[in-house]
This record gives sequence, C-alpha cells and structure tokens, in this order.
Amino acid sequence: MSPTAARKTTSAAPSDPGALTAVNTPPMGDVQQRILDTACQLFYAEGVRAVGIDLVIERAQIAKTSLYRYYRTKDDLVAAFLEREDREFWQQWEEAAAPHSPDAAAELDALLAWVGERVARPGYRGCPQLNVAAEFADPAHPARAISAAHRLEQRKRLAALCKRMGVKKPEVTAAQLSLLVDGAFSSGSLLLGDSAGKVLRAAGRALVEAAG
Amino acid sequence: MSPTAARKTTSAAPSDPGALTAVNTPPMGDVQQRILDTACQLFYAEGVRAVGIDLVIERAQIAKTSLYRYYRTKDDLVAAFLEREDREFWQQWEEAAAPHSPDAAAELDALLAWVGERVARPGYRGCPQLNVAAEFADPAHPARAISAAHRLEQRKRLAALCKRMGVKKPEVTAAQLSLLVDGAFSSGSLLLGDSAGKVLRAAGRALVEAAG
DNA sequence: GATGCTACATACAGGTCTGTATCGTGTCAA
DNA sequence: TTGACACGATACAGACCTGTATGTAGCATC
Repeated sequence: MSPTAARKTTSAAPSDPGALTAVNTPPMGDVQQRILDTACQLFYAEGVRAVGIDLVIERAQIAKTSLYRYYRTKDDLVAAFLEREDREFWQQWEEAAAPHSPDAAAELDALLAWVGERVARPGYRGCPQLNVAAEFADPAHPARAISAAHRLEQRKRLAALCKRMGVKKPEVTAAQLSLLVDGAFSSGSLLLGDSAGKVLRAAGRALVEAAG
Repeated sequence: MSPTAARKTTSAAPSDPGALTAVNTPPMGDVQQRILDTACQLFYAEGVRAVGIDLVIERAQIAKTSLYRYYRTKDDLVAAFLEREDREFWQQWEEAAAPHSPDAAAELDALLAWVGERVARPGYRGCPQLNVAAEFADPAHPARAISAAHRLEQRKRLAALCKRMGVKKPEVTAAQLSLLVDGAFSSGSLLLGDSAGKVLRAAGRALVEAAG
C-alpha cells in the first residue's frame, strides 16, 4: 500500500507560536501549538488516515503523553485541525473582501481571485474539509460536522453577497457560485493551473449577470 | 479512530455477473467479478483506506488466495475500482446525452440534469475519483493517474460539446462547466439536495449564453 | 488415473495503528 | 526544601493491516 510517503517529507514548519491564534480562543502553550501546527501540516499534505500519531510526535518533537494530554483522541486532533483551517479560511476570506467593501460585486470578484490564487499555490491539495469528508465516511464522525458547517457557511456568505448585489434569487445564485468555488477547490489546480482565477472570475460575472 | 463503520453495513450487493462488463474488456470469471463488485461497493461507501482486504474477502465470500490471484496488490484492486467507475461513468454519460444528439445544447442540458440526479441519489458520497485522490496524497500512486485522466477526459468532452455549440472560447467555457460539475460532485448533495439538477442546468445555460 | 487449474481455509510474518502506563527530569512557587 | 506540574522517553497492550505459505478439495482434460 506504499505508506512511506509521509516519512520522507521535509522538515516541519516552524511553529510561529501565537501568531495564528484565532480571535476568540484561549491562547495555546508552546507544546500544544507545536502539536497542532505539525498535525495540520501533515494531515493536509498527506491525508489524515495516512498520518499516524507517532509521526506527529516525531515531527513535533514532543512526547506522546503530551499529545494525549491536549487531545483525548486522534479524532479530537483531526477536529482541531479542521477548526483551525476553518478559522484561517474565513479570516483570509474577509481580508480578501475587505478592501472592496461595500462594493459587493467587487468583493465577489476579489474573493474569486483569491480562490484562484489559493488553488494555484504549490502544494495545494484540495479543500481540507472536503478531503476529510472523503476520508471519513461515517456521517457521525466529529470532523464531518465541522466540514458540513464550513460548506453551509460558505453558501451563507455568498448568499449575503448576492443579496447585496441585488440579484433576483440570491439563494440560487449563491448555490451556483458555491458549486463553482467547490469545483475549483477540488479539481481547480489540476484543470486550470494558475489561470484558475481568471476562469473563476469570468464564470462568477456570467452567473451574476444572468441572474439579473 | 472508530474504524467500525464498515463492519456493520448491509449485505453485499448481488454480483450480477457479466451485466456491467465494459465494452472492450475480456469477460471476468464469476469469482473475479464478485471480488471487484464487492471491492467497488465497499471502497466507494467506506473509503479505500477504511476497507481492509479481509473485509473484501469476507463480503465477497472468497478466499484470500483468490483475491491475490487476480490482483497482485491492494493498490491494483483500487486501480481496478477506479477504472470500472470510469468506464461506467462514461457509459452513463453517453446514455444521457445520446437521445438529444446532435443538438449539443440539449445534450449539455441533459448531462447536467443527469449529474444532478446522480449526486442526489441516496448513498451518494462524492466522486470516487476525487475521493481517492484525496485519500492518496502521493501523485505517483497508480490510482492518481486514473483519477487525473478522468478529470481531463471530462473537460475534453465538455470542450467538444462547447465547440459544437459554437461558443467563442470553448476551452474556457468547458473549464467553467467542469468546475461546476466537479463542485456538484464534491458538495452538491449536501448543498443542494434534489434541486441540484435545476441549479446546475440554470448555471450551465448562463455560462454558455454569456460565452456567446 | 495423472495432471493442472481453480478455489477455499487457515496460519503466519512482519509491520502498522491508537491509546495507556510507568518512570525520570526540569521548573517554578510556596 | 518540598510539592505540584509539564514534559520527555519508552515500553506495552491489543487490535489491525497486507501479503505469503501451506494444505486440501473439486473438476476438466489428456
């Protein structure tokens, strides 16, 4: 089954503690920070099931006891991974949109450009939320709830944007835009390379204009 | 990690030998058929990494030696799974389009409707090709080649359709439609339920019309 | 009847996984 | 000085994994 890939990847990213700590979350200690940093990087790059706890421990240079002190199970760590990805995602989303506020159309355009950049980045390997949902079939898995909430939040935000743009059926247009964005996340880098942004923006404009 | 889900799923599908055998493939014996049938069903429903060889054996009611006679490794079986999914996908794609030939616009509309039905089916769990690509990060994994080829083939077919519709930049419109379809495959069932077809068709029309 | 093919059953090797338990060490505060 | 606490190192349990090896039974063809 060739489970060797993870073993030979490059050194773990420096922890940069505190810098990425989210807005409404108690600050983490250095060790917990290092655990989550390492787990996020490995889980995303190699897949959750492909990465064992022992690898996280080795890369984070911590003891197994420390990991299980902060995260009761691996599933908890996976959930923490998705939660952090979710937080960072919306943070960047807002940063991409903010400069164009309150021009909703310009915000959407900037967001689609941002998505295009995101999927064209080296090492891009799909949306972590979608990937984890693909890996864990059980709908009761804790990570699935986070994943589903993420998708719903995306459509909600797009719908708000569509309303502000004054399209006739904002929910429908938002659903269409959401499909477009999710398509970019799942296969955009393969299909489009670095022209993803251009293609996405043109498609977004077309959908909005057609929606009146 | 709760790897119990696979164990309690319902009984294996009846093998229906020969019926689904693809056009240009030597016919399979009963045992090999049963192996692949079972593996496809389990791999899709539970995820490839979540399903062990032993489970396939138990469900298919065959001996381990038989499995390894026909498939040298599990990876080979995974590849066979994706190849079959690919064959069946294009077969159904053609069946959906054929009745509307040679009206390219009607074909596209029918195809988008078919995608909508597909993602709304009970038990739908995303595109197998995308799922496997999410599960196996190593780009050298044999399954990844099949997965990538599938995506490219999809865009190629959409581009041919766009050319026949006479849009100005068929490659670009095809890429946009491909994003839409891939988005539906990865999150359509969650976001849209059984209205996926309607949303998709409207979006497809909008993209084609905007493309001139 | 001998041979070869297909298939089942089962035991096993050697490795992986998650999670727990135990012990030792450094630090800081009372 | 003492004790609490965080942390590292390591061994381990019990389960799972893939793939191999061995033995046996049925059945067709020579």
